[in-house]
Amino acid sequence: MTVSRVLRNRGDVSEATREKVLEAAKSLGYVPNKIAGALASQRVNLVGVIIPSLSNLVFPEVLSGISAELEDTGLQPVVGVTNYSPEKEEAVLYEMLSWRPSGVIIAGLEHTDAARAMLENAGVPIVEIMDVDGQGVDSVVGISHRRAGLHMAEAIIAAGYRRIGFLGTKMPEDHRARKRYDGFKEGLAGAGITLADEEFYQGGSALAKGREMTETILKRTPDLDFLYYSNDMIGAGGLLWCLDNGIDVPGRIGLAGFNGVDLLEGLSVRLATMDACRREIGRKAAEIIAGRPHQGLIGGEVIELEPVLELGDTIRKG
Amino acid sequence: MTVSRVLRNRGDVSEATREKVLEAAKSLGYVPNKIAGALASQRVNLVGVIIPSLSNLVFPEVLSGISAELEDTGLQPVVGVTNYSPEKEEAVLYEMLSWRPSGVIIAGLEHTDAARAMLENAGVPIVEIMDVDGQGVDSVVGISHRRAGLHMAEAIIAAGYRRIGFLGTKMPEDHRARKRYDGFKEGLAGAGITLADEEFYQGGSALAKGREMTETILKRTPDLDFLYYSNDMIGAGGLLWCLDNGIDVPGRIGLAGFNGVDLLEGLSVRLATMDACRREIGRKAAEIIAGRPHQGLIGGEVIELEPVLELGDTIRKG
DNA sequence: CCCCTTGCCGTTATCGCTAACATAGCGATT
DNA sequence: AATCGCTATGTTAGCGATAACGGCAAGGGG
Repeated sequence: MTVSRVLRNRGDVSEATREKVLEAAKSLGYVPNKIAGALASQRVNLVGVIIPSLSNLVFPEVLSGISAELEDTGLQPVVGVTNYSPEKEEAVLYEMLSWRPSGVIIAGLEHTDAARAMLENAGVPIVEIMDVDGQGVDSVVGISHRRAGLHMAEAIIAAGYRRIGFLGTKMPEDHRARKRYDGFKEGLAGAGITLADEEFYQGGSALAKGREMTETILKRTPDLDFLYYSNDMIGAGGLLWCLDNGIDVPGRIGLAGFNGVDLLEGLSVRLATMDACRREIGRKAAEIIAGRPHQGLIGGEVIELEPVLELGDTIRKG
Repeated sequence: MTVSRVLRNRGDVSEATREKVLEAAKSLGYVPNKIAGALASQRVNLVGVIIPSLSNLVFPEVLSGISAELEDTGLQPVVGVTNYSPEKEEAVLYEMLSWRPSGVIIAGLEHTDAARAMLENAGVPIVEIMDVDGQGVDSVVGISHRRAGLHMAEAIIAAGYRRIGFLGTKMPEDHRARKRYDGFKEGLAGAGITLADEEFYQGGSALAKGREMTETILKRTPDLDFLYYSNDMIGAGGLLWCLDNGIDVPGRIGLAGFNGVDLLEGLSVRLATMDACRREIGRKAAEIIAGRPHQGLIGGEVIELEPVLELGDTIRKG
């Protein structure tokens, strides 16, 4: 028992015995067994993190924010990847909850009924991230993708573009991309405009796909004067294609992406984009999980971050 | 007890009771407690993954490979980030081992003495990844960074370049970058050549840094005819800078990076690089951990992957 | 008809730790 | 001197599962 107290820095132990214990532990190469500890104390220093993918740049960034924030709280992230499958999400969540983690951070607001029920009954803080367009189970940290799309549409129209094309991913399960798409069309509709053309892709290297799609859509609808890409990587691909083909950007045609990937800082022409606050989302989510026990166990806060429009060099200035 | 058998699909249970149990579990919203299970069975379905960073593109890719391979083995990765600090690594490792995971995947072969001792005594499969230049504790999966640098040097020399500059990161703790650097110089030395100039950076957006550094080094040493970058992102930055400034690549100057980041596929000019087999490394490492219990518990295999030189468009062809 | 196997399910004793409570020692207070 | 209040340490009883074994019925071979 005294050993337990020393190793957890809990309760009173005299300096003398503390040192003796530490020395003995070191010389024996003793590593405590958290499993037993967790079982006895009903406390687990793990945080479940459930994301759709690790290949899409965005999620490692969120994870990085989470990991940074958790760094010296004694909490550790356990990662589960769903591949955008609701069923996989449900399975992963079940698996995670069976570890009784200190909290769960999960991407998105859309879950199967079973998953939602599990989240509701988990009895630990839940933070749904990335998206605030919808009803959360507990806390929510994210941006409004609908409004992000809407604002982009407004900015594009304000800059005088009228024949607008959309290029995106073919992913029915990527609700956030869909919401941006919807918001974007809604923004156009507000000015009495409809999408002139659209093009979708799946798989492959985004930069290369961006090139291809841009070529395709411009061949099909040559009079387009703006292209809105559902993410920065395909946007950058499109931008490079335009530059290579001597197309005047943003004069002849304007371009915009989404995410604010800083990887791209350093292109000769800066792509217009909207920062999705990815690291910040991770940090805040982790902060809620880490902070909850200290503050009252209220919960249910909704933190909406504001994505900032960065005009870059690919939208005409008023 | 019967419940336990049903939920783990172990031992004989009649179909009738099985169904009754499952139904009851569902209606009660019962989620088994893995902590208790793990304590009793001495089996934990977690795999510790210790990496230096999540911001450096490379590690999420490795993690992605691990996660994919683990997908239906019932194992889950627990991620620890060290920020390239050996002390942090030691602390994270201690933390992980106290969960008695089924295995540990850890980046690099260089550890503190204490960390090495823990790895040796962990009693579970350990896989050190990314690097094979050195002595591993148990299994090792990676590439030889020394030879990667060396081969690149040979290819560059074979292509006829002679005034060669190196651009890299200022990270004493990034042993793999250092090994490439050493191997590269060794390769040059084999042809009686020494580095004409070098430039290091830290922090910031790699693409932008690549531009800056390229400008700096070429201003300082204008007669350089080749630039070897320690990673693809700064390489791409350099490439873009050269293109923007009308420098003939690969005629006037040749360029090469390292990693084979497929993000960059889609640049109008393909940067010469060497694929570091990142996903593959993750997969193989996870495979070893997942497979070990089934095969004999031998261990100690060393899997050296061969990075493939991709000449791209930035090295003159013989 | 007996014994042994097989299928199914229950009992008991851990697993290694911590919560909660008990105890001992000692100076200060009344 | 008895009481109190600390601090420092020890005791006991779980935490919720599983391993290992035990028991009982049904079936099958001799």
